[in-house]
Amino acid sequence: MFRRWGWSFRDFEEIDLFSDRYDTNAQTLSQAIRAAATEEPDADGSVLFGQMKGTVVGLRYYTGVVNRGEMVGLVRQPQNPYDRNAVMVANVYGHQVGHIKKELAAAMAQIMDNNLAKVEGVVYSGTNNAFSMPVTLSFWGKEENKENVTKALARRGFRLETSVGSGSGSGGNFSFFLQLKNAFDNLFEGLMESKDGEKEAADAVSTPLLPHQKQALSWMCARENKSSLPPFWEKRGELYYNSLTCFSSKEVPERVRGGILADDMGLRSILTHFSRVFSGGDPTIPDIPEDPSATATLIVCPLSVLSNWLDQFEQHVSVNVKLNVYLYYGSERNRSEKFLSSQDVVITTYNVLSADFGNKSPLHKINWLRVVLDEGHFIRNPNAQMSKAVLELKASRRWILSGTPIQNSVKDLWTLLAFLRLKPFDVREWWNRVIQRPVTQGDRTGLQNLQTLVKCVTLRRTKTSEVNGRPLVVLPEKAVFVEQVELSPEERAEYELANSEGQKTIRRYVAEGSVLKNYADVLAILMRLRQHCCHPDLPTKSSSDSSSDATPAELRQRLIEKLRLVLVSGSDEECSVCLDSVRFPVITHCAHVYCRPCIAKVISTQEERARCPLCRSDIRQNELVEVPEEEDTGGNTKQWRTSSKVQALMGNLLRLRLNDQSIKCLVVSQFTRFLTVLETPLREEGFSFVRLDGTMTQKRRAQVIQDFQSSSSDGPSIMLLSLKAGGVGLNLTAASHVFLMDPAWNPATEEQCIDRCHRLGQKKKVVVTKFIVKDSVEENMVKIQKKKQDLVEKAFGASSNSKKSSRIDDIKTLMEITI
DNA sequence: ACCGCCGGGTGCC
DNA sequence: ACCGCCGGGTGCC
Repeated sequence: MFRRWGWSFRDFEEIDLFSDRYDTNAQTLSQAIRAAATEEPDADGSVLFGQMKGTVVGLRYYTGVVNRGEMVGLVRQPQNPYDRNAVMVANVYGHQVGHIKKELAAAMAQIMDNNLAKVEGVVYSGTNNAFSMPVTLSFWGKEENKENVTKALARRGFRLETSVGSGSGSGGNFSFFLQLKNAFDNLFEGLMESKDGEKEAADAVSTPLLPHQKQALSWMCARENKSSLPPFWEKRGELYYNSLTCFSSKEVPERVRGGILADDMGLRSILTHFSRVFSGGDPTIPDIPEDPSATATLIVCPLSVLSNWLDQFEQHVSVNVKLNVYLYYGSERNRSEKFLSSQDVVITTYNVLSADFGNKSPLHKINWLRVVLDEGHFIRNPNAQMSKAVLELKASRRWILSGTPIQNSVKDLWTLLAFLRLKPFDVREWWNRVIQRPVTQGDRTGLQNLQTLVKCVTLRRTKTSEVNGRPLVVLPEKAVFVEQVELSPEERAEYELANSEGQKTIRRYVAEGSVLKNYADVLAILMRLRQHCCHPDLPTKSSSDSSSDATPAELRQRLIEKLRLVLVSGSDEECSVCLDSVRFPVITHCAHVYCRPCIAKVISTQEERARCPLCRSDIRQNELVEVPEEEDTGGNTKQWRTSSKVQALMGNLLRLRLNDQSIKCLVVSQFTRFLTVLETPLREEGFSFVRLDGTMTQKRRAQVIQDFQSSSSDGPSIMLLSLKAGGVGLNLTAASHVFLMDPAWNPATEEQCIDRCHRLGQKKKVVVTKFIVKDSVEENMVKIQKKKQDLVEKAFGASSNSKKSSRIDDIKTLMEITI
């Protein structure tokens, strides 16, 4: 196996919330940071220093062979007993080919061990003997290390050729970048293969299949059973040859049994049919060579859709077939391997899986017949424990369900393709060299290769897809209205007070050039303004703005408030060290949030001066601040009062009810406290409602969804939904009206939420109302939303400096500051 | 390896 | 001859 190239999570750049180029769907700062943190520095921040010829020796001692033009890996062997500078040469499959000649190895060892450059090898020409062969070495790294590397080589008598311009990142004009961006966006479009036809469900399935479901079923059967070669493999005489890496092998390359269902229509239902058909051993489908050692189907999903799976199995059960479905969840879960492998289907969550991982996990011992990853984008960060846990599962067939397979960039795909074992790209080095770097640098061929790879393993249908010119499904239309809200004079006065204070502070930061250093403050200011737009009681009492002569106690109190603000405001913060949701949150003096154990580790490994991984301010262990237990939820002892936005919503709801009693509505806000505020007038007006937010247990959540979806006449007609909880997978088709109470930073987040009801199964026309307060930060947010798409495209090739300034410009736009 | 390097054998032309 | 030259043994790191 290859030693992977190491990099540090501290290498990422500062990220903004408003226009980050990393994640067009980012809704929290941390998501953006996570996106950046997982960016491999060598993959797209790197430049080509130059190339040189080297020699691979010792061929006769090893079995690994290479073809002309084949890429080889260079792996340091510091433990080599003969030479601690040894550099091993291996082919794509990891078979050793030989070593780099020792003089050159000495120079390379110095460069590689100090992370000055990453070295890649290609064997362009053959050899005329059995002992050694030439190899072309390319040195890649950060611009600032170029001179060091060149000198280190020169010192030992090696010269880098720089004239050969193989790096194509340079000549990127703007429109070309846009073209690429579009091509990338469309990666998953047009992947319809209608030739597979439709397949009837087996007798085991009680509900009849819709045409698009039949089609998916048949595609899946083909993917599990057709024996075609994986993408870029072809047969050449007796050998199998990979045209991207030029690797060849006598053995048939392992094919991918499975794929990605990048579909937003009834994925789980299809999979339910699928596993029922195959796990139930349906006799009408004889063409599956069963692996006798393989066992059950394992389904891994986020907690939020667990109940959906259980429902699906429930719903599609035909009474005469006994299907064992086991929910591997909760502290009482049965960890017996024997028991688990005797099931037809085992369902678990990513969290349970990663908690078990490395801890005698029974799930990792079983050879599953099939593993299904639901909401596959949950594992898009390859460094996360979850992803590692998932990649270690043993299975003969592998499936990924994801409505959004690509969230922001190419690298999101790696974990997915690695899970599918799409050789050789399940090894990062080959993925980076052959796909990721070329694509990031704007290489058309790289993008085409990526498209081919994805195409081969993906079934993509959207609600607008067509088969043979006919739409797969016909959804009712959707209308979106923006309703302007005017603040009352009192609200306006309070708003303007907060606004002018905020402007003053931010102006100072802008003048000092310290906007990014004080980002948490800026966020806090914006947050307060947004809250003011919703309801005067939403903003928490502020300890006023930051006078610089604050006592340590005051400072601490302010930090606690900031932390609470961040954690309570409906943004699911993630720790940018472990890239997971924060556990045991602490806040640094520079106001960044981490898990306590994570940041403690950072501090202990950085001797002398520890620096904040996000802003590089000095941090100290004893200055980390924890949020104390919530004394009183909300602290709303005051008399309830209304707000203009509340009035606007209530007016709509009452009018609708008058018109048609049966209409159901989603009322969506980013602020859970606003949802709480809304409960009072809803009760007063006699509305029956349920509430769904991130704090609820799975059981409660499932209950609420079921209640809301039920068609009983005395059931709830309104769901109060926190934007965060309204993620993908949720099915709320009982609602036909959506009220978005406050604008999100990212329009895609709003779209996603709307799609909870505008999806397969919706019978009515969907009406969306967005409330925007006139002359407020909300209007400016809408401007930013519109600008955002443009910025993302520009940022595809923009320098980090221009990104920084556009971020500051955004803040100025939001605060209407002109300097 | 049809090389380079090592070290022993050898020694006018 | 404390050299050169020859030819056999040998060989990744």
